[in-house]
Amino acid sequence: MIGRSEIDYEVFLDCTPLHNYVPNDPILEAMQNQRKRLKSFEGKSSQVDEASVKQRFHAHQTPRENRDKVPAVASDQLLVAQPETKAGHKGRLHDERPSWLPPDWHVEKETRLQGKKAGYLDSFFVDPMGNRFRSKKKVLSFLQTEVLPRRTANKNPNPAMANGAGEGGRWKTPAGSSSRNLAMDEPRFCRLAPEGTLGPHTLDEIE
Amino acid sequence: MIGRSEIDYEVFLDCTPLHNYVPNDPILEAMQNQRKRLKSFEGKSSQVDEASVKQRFHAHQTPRENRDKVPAVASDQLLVAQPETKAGHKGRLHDERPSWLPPDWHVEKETRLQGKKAGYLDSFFVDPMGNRFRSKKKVLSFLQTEVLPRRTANKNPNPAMANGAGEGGRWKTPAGSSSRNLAMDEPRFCRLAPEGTLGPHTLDEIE
DNA sequence: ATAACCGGCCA
DNA sequence: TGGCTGGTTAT
Repeated sequence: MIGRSEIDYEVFLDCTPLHNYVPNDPILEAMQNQRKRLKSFEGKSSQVDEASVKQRFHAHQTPRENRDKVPAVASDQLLVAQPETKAGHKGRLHDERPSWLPPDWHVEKETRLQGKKAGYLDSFFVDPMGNRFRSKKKVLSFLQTEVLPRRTANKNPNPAMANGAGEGGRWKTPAGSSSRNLAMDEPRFCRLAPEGTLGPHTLDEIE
Repeated sequence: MIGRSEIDYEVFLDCTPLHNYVPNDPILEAMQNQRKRLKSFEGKSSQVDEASVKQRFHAHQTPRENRDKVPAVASDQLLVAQPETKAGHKGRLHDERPSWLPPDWHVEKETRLQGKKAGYLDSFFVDPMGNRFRSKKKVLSFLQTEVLPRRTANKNPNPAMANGAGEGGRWKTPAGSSSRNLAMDEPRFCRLAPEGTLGPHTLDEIE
């Protein structure tokens, strides 16, 4: 098997000038950085701990949620103390239903299909009346004031879309909202499938 | 020598149309950007704190080594209190071109003028095609996968493929698949692969 | 204590 | 949709 582990990082480090970076190998880069750092300490050995570099690198690449869990399968190769990462971002809305959301609201998630942020998840919050809010801020504002921002005003007088079963709907073209020239023939967003049907990929894989 | 301090920023701001960008002066640019932003607020005066902008800019431009030492020679022209940075910070990369950046890319830096992080420098990395990346991570990811969220190029005939769910994680793009539309006249970044060992490898290969 | 990253919000 | 912002984590 041709695995990354077969790379002789020490040799690479000695043969590769720092400016001659090999961008495809982040581990190598990390080791070079560590070496740079170590150079400032005199008397200390410049030994680069490849294992720890590797481990840290992989820890970084692992989604935070997984990092907090059981060490990955390959950990026996690493054999370093687990770095004890702290809890994840507080502000994340992706994984769970926000606690501040009233019980009769629901969350819609859309994946951006185009642009620099393609693959990005946008969350929307929909109240029982079918009003759609783009952000927590708007929701809270609305809950306090009971005043609909003009933009958010109920575009969807049809109550059928608003109920919970509405989740079955797959494609939703933004309700003729935009004044700009939208291509009408293809949807802008792809609504994520309901949770069970999401398939092999977790949400975290989408950035 | 024509020092930067000789520029009358206020005059420039008043005389220079916004579209008439003067690339040699980052301060001016920053102020123009801020002015643009401020235009959205009616009634608010467009006050731009030139002194603080200058100071923050110069603080950033000064190499760290010098910052920690005695105020530089030209500091009498600036007449601002020295920012008093502490010693021993390692990670400053702003002043140099990152070694991991392919040669035909370039770096753009923007100074934040608003908010808590005002004065902060954001770095963006721009590839030869003009695509802008927010972070090194994204750049490396792109270099590995050669998958770019594109808006201009092919209105994807198959939108389903562009969906994040169908594609999988960014770091998981299969090895040398080199799937589609690599055939630009412009060579993508070529890895300086020593002994051409591996194609791009997935992270899981380490086990 | 800075820098990088990136989710979220808004224009 | 993209840019800006700021919380959070990494260094």
